[in-house]
This record gives sequence, C-alpha cells and structure tokens, in this order.
Amino acid sequence: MSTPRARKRPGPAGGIRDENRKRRIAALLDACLRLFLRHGLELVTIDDITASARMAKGGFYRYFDDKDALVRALFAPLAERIEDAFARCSQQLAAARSIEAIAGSYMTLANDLAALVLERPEVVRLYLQESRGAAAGPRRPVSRLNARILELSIGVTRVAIERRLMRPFSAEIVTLAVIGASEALIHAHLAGDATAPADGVAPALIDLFLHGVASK
Amino acid sequence: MSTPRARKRPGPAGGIRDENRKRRIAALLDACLRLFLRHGLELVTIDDITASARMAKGGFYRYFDDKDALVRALFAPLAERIEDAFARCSQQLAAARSIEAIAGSYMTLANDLAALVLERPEVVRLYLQESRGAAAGPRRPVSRLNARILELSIGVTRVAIERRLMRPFSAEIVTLAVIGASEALIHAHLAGDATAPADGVAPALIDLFLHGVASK
Amino acid sequence: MSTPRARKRPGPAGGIRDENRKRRIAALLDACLRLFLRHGLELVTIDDITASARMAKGGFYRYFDDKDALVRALFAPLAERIEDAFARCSQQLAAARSIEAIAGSYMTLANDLAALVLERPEVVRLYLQESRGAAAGPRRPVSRLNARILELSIGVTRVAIERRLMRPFSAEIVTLAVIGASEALIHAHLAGDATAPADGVAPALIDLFLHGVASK
Amino acid sequence: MSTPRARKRPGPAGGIRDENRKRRIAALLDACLRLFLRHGLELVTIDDITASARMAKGGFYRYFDDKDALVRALFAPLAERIEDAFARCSQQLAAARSIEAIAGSYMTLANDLAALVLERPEVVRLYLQESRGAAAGPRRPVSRLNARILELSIGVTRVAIERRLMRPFSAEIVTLAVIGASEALIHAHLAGDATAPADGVAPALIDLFLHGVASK
DNA sequence: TATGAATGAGACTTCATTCAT
DNA sequence: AATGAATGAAGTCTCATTCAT
Repeated sequence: MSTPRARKRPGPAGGIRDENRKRRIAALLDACLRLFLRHGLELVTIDDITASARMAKGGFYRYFDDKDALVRALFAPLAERIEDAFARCSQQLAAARSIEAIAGSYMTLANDLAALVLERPEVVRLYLQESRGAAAGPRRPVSRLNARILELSIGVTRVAIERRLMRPFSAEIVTLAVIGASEALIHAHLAGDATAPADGVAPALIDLFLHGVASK
Repeated sequence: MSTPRARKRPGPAGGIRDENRKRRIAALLDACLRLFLRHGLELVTIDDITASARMAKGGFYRYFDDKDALVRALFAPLAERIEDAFARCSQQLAAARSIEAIAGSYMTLANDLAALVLERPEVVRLYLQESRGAAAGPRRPVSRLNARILELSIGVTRVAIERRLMRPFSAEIVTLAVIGASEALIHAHLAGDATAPADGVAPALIDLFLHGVASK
Repeated sequence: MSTPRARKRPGPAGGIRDENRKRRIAALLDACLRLFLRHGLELVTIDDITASARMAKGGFYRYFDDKDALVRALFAPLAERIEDAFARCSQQLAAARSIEAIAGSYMTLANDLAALVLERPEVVRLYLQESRGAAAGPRRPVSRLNARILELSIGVTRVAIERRLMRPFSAEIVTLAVIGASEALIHAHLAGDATAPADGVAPALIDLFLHGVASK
Repeated sequence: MSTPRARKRPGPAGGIRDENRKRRIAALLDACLRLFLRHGLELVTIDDITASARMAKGGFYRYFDDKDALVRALFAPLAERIEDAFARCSQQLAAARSIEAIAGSYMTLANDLAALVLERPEVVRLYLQESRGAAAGPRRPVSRLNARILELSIGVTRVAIERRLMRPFSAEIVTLAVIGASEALIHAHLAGDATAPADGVAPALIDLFLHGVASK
C-alpha cells in the first residue's frame, strides 16, 4: 500500500546501512503513532515526529515523502493483515459444506481480527480514532481502509444470510451494527477507559448478537 | 492592549441589528458546519469559514473568540437536547411501575434521539465524524459530549438490567454495543453512503438487539 | 497646535450641543492620558480609548482625525503655556536693567513652569515619558515640543551668560544639563517613585546648580 | 503542537555553522538597532527587522522567541558592563582610605561609563531614547535597566556624601540631577544634534556640578 | 447623532519543505 | 549520510477606519 521513498540505497540488503534504515523508519513510525494517538493526525507536525524519534527534521524526508506517506506506511501492515483475514474467511466459506464449517469460517475471521488487535493495539486504536473522520488530508488512507473493511464485511455477511445462518436481515444493517458494536467495545477497551470491561467481552458480544438482550 | 468580546449590543432586541447579528452567526455556523463535514475540524481555517460565509476575516472574531468557541457553539444545542432527552427518560423510568412503562421510557428516549437526528442531521453527522478522534485542540468539546453520552447511556442501561428487562449483561458492554451499532448505522445513513439502507433501520436494529440474529 | 476635526456644528456655541461636544472631547483626552501614561502612546488603541471614555468607537472620529491629532490636542495647552512662559521671560529679560531684574526674570520662568507642573502633572509626566523617544508615529508632536523647549531655553541661557550672570559655560551644555536634571527630578517626583523626595527639591536644585556640590 | 527554541547546534563551535549563526544574530541585532533608533521599539515589526537583515521572516524565530527577547539580547551586554562598572567603583570606594582615592573611584566609574558610550554609542542612544518610556510591552527590560542604574547610582552617591566629599544634599536629588544632566548631554551628543557640542563636555559638566554656574 | 458592526490590511507565529554544511 | 538552518506560504488574530442602523 505504501512504500518509503525509493532511492538507490547503498550497501547490501541486510547490511549495516539497511539495518540503520529499518531502525530509523521504525523509530519514526513509533514516534508518530504515539503522537497521533494523543493529538490526532493533523495537529502533529513533522518537527514533533522527528524530535520524538530523536532524529533531525531533514531525516524524515529521506524516508517519507510527506505525512500522507507516513500514515500510509503506518497502516499498511494492518490493511494487509485484514485483507488476508477476510481472504482466508472467504476461501473457507467457499469450501464449507456444512453449517459447522460455515460458522467455523466466521470464527476464524473473528480470531484473526482479535489476534490483530492484540498484536498491534496502538495502530488499531489509532485506526478506530481516525477512521470515522473526514476523508481529507492525511486521513484519506484511513478512510479508504474503513470503506474497504465495510465492503469485505458485507460480503461475508451476505454469505451468512444466504446460507440461512442468520435470520434474513439486511446484510448492510447487520454488518454496520456488528462492526459498530465491535469497534466501540474495542475502542473503549484500548483507550483504557475505566468503564470498559476487559474480560469476556468477546463471548458476551457474540451471545448478545446471536440471541439478543431480551430477557426470555 | 486588550479587547473584550461580549458587549451590550445597540438597537432593540429583534431590531435590524439584532437580526443582522443572528443572521451572521447563523451564516458562520452554517459555513463551518459544511466545511467541517468535508474537511474535518482541524483543516478548516478561519479564512475558509469567513470566505464561505461571505464576510471579512476579522468579522469572525466579533462573534467567536476562536475556533474552539465556534465548535462549542455549534454543538451546544445538540448537547442540550441530548441532556433533555436523557433527563426525560430518567424521570419516566423513575416513575415507571410496569414493564410496559419501563419499555416505554426507552422508546421515548429512542424517539427523542431519532427526532434529533432528523432535525439536525448535519450536526449529528459531524458529531459522529469527530466524536472518536483525539480529544485535542478544537475537538475537545466533541469528546466531552461523547463521554457524557456514554455516561448517561450506561445509567439508563443499568436500570433496564436491574428491572430485569434485559438478560444480565454487563451494562457497559451492552451500552457500548448499542451505541456503537446505532452510531454506525446513523452515520452510514447520514453520510449518504450507497450501502446504507434508509428505511426500516430502526425496527430492524431493535429486533436485532432484542432477539439476536441467530436463525432459530 | 491642533484642532478637533472641523465640521459644521449645529446649535449655538455654548448651547447644549456645544457643551456635549466639549464634554466628550474632555472625556477622550482624559481617557487617553491615563492610558498613554500606563502603556505608552503606541500600544493604546482607539478601542481602548473610547471604551475608557465610555463612548462608541465611531465617536472618536467625530472629534479627532486619528491618534496623532489626539496627541496634538493633548499637548496643545501645554505647548501654549510653555511658549507663553518663555515669552514672558524674554520680555522681562529685554527690559531688565539690573542684575536683580535679570535673575528675577529667570525666577518668573521657573515659577511659571513649576505652576504648569502642578496644574497639569499628568500631561507633564506624559511629556517627560515620551519626549525622548523616537520622533515617529504619534510621538512626533511631543518630539517637536521637546526641540522647541530646548531652543527656547538655550535662548534665555545665552542672555544669562552674556549678562555675566553665569560663568562662561557653553550655553548648550548648561541648558542641557539644567533641563536634564530638572526633568529627571520632576519625572521621578511625578512618577511617584519612592526614591523621589517631594519637598525642597527646587531650592536644592537651584543651590546645586548655582554653587555646585563640592564641599568647600 | 509545540516547538522548543534552544537546541544543541550541529557542527563544531567556531565552525562554519557556528559562524553563520553568529553572523545572523549580529545581523538581526544590527538591523533592529538601526530600526529601533529611527522608529522606536513598538513601531518596528519583525518583518521590518528580518527584511533589513536580509533574511526570511521565519528565520527570526530561530534566534529569538519574540521582540522582547530581542530587546533583552540587545541590552544585555550594556547592562552587564554597567553592573561591572558600578561593582568596580564600589570595590574601590570600599578600599579607599583617602579623599583622593574616593574621588578616583568616581573618576573610574565615569571613565568606565564614558568608554561604554564610545564603544556602543547606538545602544546607549537607544537606551536613552527608550529608558523613560512606559514600562510596557517590549520596553520593559529597558525600564528595568533604568531603575537599576538609578539604584546603583544612589548607592555610590551616598558614599560620597557620607565621606564628606559632597555637601550634605539629598542623595536622591543629586543622583537624579547628575544622571539627568549627563543623559541629556550624552543624548544630545549621540543624536548628532547640531546644538550639541562635542568636545570638552565632560570637564565642563564636572566643573559645573562641582562648583556651580554662579559667576563668583 | 451615536452606536458598534464590517472591512481588510497587516502583525505575529508556525511549519512543510529545501538545502548548505 | 545526517543535521538543523533557511525559506516563505499560510494561519491566527488585531485594529484603524468606514458605514449601516
């Protein structure tokens, strides 16, 4: 999805220079992630980022063309993992012949995404923070990812409805509801909100969506 | 040296000057709402706003101290209406003696909030766009409103659980799920997203949450 | 030296309108004097002045073309009184035939100027505050007055030297020394400086300049 | 978000970058000194200064936080030299055992200050121009220096009176008179005033203050 | 006539980007 | 290759002056 500024890089891949390069890119991504979380994408300046990464301002432009490129690079691994998770689910769904196999496909997707949240909580939290904002300026790649997730999700939901795993709701409505609810819970959890419970959230949410809240 | 902002205005209330004043404030709020929706709070400049409202740059500062004040003014009516809606619901809940009365209280709340969405769709959409962003800069008042809504919602959810209207879920989990799902649907609807269905959303959502999606 | 904006004024001189006019001009001069003393000529805005005079901003421009005109009007009476005092002294000097008459002329000048300090302490203090500043912007009239005082003073000093009332110092040097010393003392006194003695300053200063400080 | 001002500079001290840095600071101080002298502290804008120093607007802020900091930097060497001169005088006074030694201490002070006037005539002239203005805005540091000089001067004057070098005048009065007279003469001299004599000013002033002007 | 609202030039300051060292 | 200094466009805000009410 994004590539650091292409230049002739001296030294062999994996050599000292290449290592330095990777280390600095990681430092920049780390720094901007922390700052973006606290202040939002727009208010953070290149100066803030390079200072936080303990490098000179000019260094930034060796690795990224501008803030947009940085944001793209920040979310690229997330986007890739998400694409992979949905692709796996779709493949399993296509191959599934039993109700159990279908349900299992969804569980695989849920597990893959949950794993992603556990592995990259900050990036996920930043995604949740920014994904609903206006698709302008440096937030554009985040908005694209948001739209893509919705698109992929509606796809797998349609299958669930077609296969009668689900009552015949509108796929869009169910998808938006599930995504909205999940995102709200994940966000509250990752934001360290005191009101956010930490354990048993996933089973409760699944129970809630499967059987509803009504007390009978 | 110094310039106070609020002064006594000339002319009678309702006179031409008072009218002008109201018209210009409305023009500013209108303009910024449009621009905020398209570009987000941070990227919109005072220049953009005054140009869009067809007034001189300096005019802005006669009506608002800065962008923060503008944002506060933009969301103040929304916040007030929301407080009122929850207050009404709380009063009804306190007075309710039957299950039906309790359920009715929630319907009242839902209707009040739905009416608000219909009456001020753009402000609501802007709220949804910005509410999850970092609580920094001009977005702070929006974040406050966001926290307040969660707080109020958890309050009414607790009652529903105590009164056995609901299976014994964690109030936080249910609240976050319902708010998240509702917001996602409202946002998709208001954003004019092609994938967003317009009609029957509310009943479908209620059905979904009450009885779940499981096909049996 | 300066005149309020010339306009056709309705009503008879001394009538109600003329009275109002005078009252408002006085209020403006009063207000600006207070503000100029505290903040200096440049930092005070028209807004500050009209607010302090409890009138609308636009009112200022009915009476003065701009801040320069205001400053001119503020110092005009002072300049006039000073011209008069020097003129009187010059006349007396020209008519003086005895040493005593000459010395008396200087005492008259000193008394006239001292009376001026007592009658208009604030304007005098403002003059002292601003007179040595750069002759730019609204301070120009003050600088002119400063130069004029020096010119007039050198004139009367020359006479004192010619008439052998004084040892043959350079008139410029003595004049600058006397003016400088007097201004410093008056300024310290008017500024309410704790280190500034209030009584017996004039006799001490005269003694000092006549006979020196040397202890013999 | 935020930008700290002072950082560690690259390159060795005395290297090209360090030299550049010093050259630009000097250019800024030079430019502002010229402009301040002509227009006064308040009327000179950062734009004027950077244009006059032939650098970009934003460059100013790499070296100074704002105009106040610039003024402080401009007067700092002067203030330091003045403190030193008074300290030297005080030490000599404390060690003096004879009338001649005491008088010599004052001559040392006078010579030190005169040397300062000769070495930094423009800054001294600016000091004289601004020192009596209102202690507001960017002029505050100048006012502080002014007060400090008076304080130090009164201190050394007291000694002269206690040691009977001087007739028993009020220390404040004599100090204010001497400072006022000296400043007026120095200012007239530095301002290149046609009426200001250049030579023999100091001896004449000393003679004047020691023995007075009276012709016998 | 009096009021204060509107205008727009201009001051201060920040910051993305380029570039000398 | 790395650093941070220079540039200048652009944003925030102020204020003298004009003008509608």
